Amino acid sequence: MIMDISDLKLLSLLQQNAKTSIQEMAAHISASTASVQRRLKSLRESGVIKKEAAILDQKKLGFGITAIVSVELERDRLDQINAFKQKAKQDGQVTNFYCIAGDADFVMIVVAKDIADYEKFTHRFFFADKNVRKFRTSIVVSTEKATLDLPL
Amino acid sequence: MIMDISDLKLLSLLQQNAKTSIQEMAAHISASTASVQRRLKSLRESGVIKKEAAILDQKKLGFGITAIVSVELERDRLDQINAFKQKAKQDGQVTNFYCIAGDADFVMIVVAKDIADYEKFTHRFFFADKNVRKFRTSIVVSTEKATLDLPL
DNA sequence: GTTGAAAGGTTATTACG
DNA sequence: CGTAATAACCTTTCAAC
Repeated sequence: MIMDISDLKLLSLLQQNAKTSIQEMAAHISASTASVQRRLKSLRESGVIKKEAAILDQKKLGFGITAIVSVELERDRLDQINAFKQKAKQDGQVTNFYCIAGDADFVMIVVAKDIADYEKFTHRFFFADKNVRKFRTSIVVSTEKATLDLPL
Repeated sequence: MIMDISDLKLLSLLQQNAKTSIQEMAAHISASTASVQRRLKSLRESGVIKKEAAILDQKKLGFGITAIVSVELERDRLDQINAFKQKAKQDGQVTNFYCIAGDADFVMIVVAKDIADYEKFTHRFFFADKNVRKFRTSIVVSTEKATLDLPL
């Protein structure tokens, strides 16, 4: 996939607002709407744009707690690692999941309604799982999310 | 803000695809397009929908490295903490930033083109900052991002 | 005040030069 | 690649509840 500055500009615009109109984008890169359309098509098909999604406010949805949890598994066996990954991926309270180089280590971002609800999560997700050797929780106080800077 | 099951369904749809048409949403909740429109309006105005954005593929944009970095500051002075937060928020390579309860501790998700580029980032961001007492880097091997499960 | 059906306007898409 | 025609969509109005 070959990309030029115009493509990057489109990505930057869409990253800030997925509802930016094609006309507006066309104006930004001084091109026709058809050109923008074709660019978007290939950006989507090539997977550079993974998805266009609504970002929701967790607090306003009743998830007052965010936690960063680092997890260590009992053994570094691939099937166990994959099983754990799968479990995390499917869980509605796990919003992000990172697999760390080196050991059987993971970092996950978990949301919960309150502390009691987080407790319940740990029982369900960690204590009930024989593969989990240990886990360490850090409660998040505030979050800032930046957007990816593109080399325009 | 009062929300019912239909609102949650709309959020769930938009979380998966921000380009879902109003007609399609109306079909899902068995309502008119005008009703969906009114619901979306208040969901946006109340901030439950924070933004609608394109999610980009970092690897395909040339950012091959993702790192989780935990950072400890020299002192817990509020102005220093805020200055650091601000710096992180504005930095194009810092995609996520979490402020941890307790001490002057942070966790950030950082992207870089390659290891050398990450080195440069650490020099710029950590070594050049007298407030940073220490930082610890974990390189991310794989990432899974789940969506928030809504109680439908 | 809230709702849904339908009209009217805007935007996205496709076909063609 | 851009223009223009087509199609899809969004928005507003308005009447009924």
